[in-house]
Amino acid sequence: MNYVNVVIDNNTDKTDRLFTYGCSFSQVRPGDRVLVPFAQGDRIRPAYVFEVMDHLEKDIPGLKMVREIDPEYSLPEEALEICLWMKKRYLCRLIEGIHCFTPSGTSSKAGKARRPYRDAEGLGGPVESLTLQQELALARIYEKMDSGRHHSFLLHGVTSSGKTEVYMRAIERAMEKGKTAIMMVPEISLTPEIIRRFISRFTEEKIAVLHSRLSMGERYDEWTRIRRGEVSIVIGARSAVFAPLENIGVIVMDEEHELTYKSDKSPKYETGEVALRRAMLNKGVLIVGSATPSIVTAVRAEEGFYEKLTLTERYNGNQLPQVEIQDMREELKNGNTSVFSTRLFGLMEETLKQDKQIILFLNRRGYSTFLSCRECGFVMKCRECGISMTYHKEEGNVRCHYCGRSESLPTGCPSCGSRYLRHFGSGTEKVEEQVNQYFPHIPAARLDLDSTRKKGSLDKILSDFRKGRTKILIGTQIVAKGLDFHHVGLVGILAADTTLNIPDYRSAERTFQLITQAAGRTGRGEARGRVVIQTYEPDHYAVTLGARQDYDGFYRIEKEIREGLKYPPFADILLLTVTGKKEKDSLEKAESVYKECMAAFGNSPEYTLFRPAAAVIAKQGNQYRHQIVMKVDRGRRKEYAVVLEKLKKTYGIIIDINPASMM
DNA sequence: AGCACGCCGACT
DNA sequence: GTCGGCGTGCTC
Repeated sequence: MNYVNVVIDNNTDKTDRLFTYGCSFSQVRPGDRVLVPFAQGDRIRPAYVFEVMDHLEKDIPGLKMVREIDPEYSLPEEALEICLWMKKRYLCRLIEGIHCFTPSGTSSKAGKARRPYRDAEGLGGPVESLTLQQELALARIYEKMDSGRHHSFLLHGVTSSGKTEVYMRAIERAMEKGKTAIMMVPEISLTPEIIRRFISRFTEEKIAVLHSRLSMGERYDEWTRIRRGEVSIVIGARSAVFAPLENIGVIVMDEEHELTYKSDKSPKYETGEVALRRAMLNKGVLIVGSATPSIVTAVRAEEGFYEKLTLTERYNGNQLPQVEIQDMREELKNGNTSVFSTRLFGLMEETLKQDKQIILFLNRRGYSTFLSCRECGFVMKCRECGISMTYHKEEGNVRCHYCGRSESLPTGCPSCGSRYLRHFGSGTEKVEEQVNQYFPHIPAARLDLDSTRKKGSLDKILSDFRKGRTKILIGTQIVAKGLDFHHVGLVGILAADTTLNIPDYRSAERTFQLITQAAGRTGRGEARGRVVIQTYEPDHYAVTLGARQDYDGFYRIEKEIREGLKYPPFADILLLTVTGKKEKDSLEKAESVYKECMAAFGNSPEYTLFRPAAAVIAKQGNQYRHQIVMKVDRGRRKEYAVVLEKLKKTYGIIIDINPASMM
């Protein structure tokens, strides 16, 4: 008889350990999903085998037997290694790691395989010829792939330098060797484009898609195809890093710098770290690519953890755009209160006359960003979260962009009854309105979370713009990301300050990235593009260096700041959140956690602790929230993990290591 | 997560 | 008396 150590599929701290069962099935192996009787009622529960043993060190009283092996859901053994590592690294439960690897749905309706991209047509003509720089980069990648040892690359390529072609060739090489590949993009909205390109290169049968917006059935079907070894390439957003592939030859993470690669719910993993781990265990190659690598990745490359490959030439010798900065303080002084500076407006007219297209970028959706009473100063805030609410003119309501709650627009001030509610700040809806007002005969479209909510509307907006049916595209960051248009003559960044003024150590990095990425949307055709950056801080280094597309210059300044102020990658930021039904409970709990942290770390110079404070989202649902922030010099993860794990068990704190957002 | 055990209030 | 509220504790 065999014995197995399993993790029960119970998402609690109490059962987050291995339980031993007897097993009479000789074919059992680590990674198998089994059914076991558990606890008093001997209820049958699913569990995952972590270890198989042929004898026990010592007798276990009350040992029970595995009832069944469930081969449908078994995982590659490598997944277990990743789960064990994730538990240590992200302080999550083993079962949370397992859940990353398994489809949450149950089996689909028999016989009806649903393909989420079944209607996708191929995109892209014959195989493109390579630039010299692409050849050189690929030579390095091939060499490492052929060596059969793990290696990591950072592919730093300016926008339009042909990074995707490099990814596809590397994946082709993996397939020639009978290996598999994972191709990740930061956002679901970018998957259709990449899927089309991959389908025309590799055929549909070899590709599976994995991301969180698939329906349960679709997800299950794709997962099964992958698990059965029917596909060689998995394309998707961050969850694709957990694709149950075996023998992975290459993992690609495109637009590596995007914050969406950090998971926002437990386990709060960093996709790049998981990808690295999987690449190592598979002896495969990891390629992370970006036109604007994150400071964290760039430092790691400098330290030798990534081999850096650089693409500086744009495809077809396209020139980088001509960028100018517009000081919006001057516009205000001259009485211009519209969202367009005089210069941008002039260039828009000119661009339209030349029959070129325009992209207007504004990182805020809705009409106005907050409503305030002129009489008493009252600001409309979400009852649940305390975040100011955005007015959506199209829907005629105000909405909380954090929890999604909406209310109808009040006719007067909810506090003093005055009828003078003033709108502050502009969102994409207002820009669209002004575009329609100033250019009434020009077809324009808006691309943001609100306009793409309906299934298929994103594709329609994009294809209308690509085919020239719309001339002006107004959008949030969604338009800045990796989309490939060829007739865009002008990009307007309407308010570079929106990202600059977010209270976050990455705000300069984000601003630089957005400017560079948005600017990269123009001049992809034959003529040189133009970019206008509107800002109230025209001298900020993120703006000036972004305008010059000077990544190295920005990197040098930003790295020094991070080093001096101790921010990632030179330190970890730990965000500890406690919750309570009453505000007092939450605060008291936070004080206790703070005291324990002080006792454990207060005397070490490597640790900086901040006093507990109400979270930015002070209330979520019926739970009050308090936070403690801690900064820890790099290299102390093992040390603080021990203490935090204990605190997690006693106080149920939520731990986020290097959070994507401090809210 | 479930499920049993256990110790208090208000019902036939 | 006993039915049922959900706090506490345990699960190979």
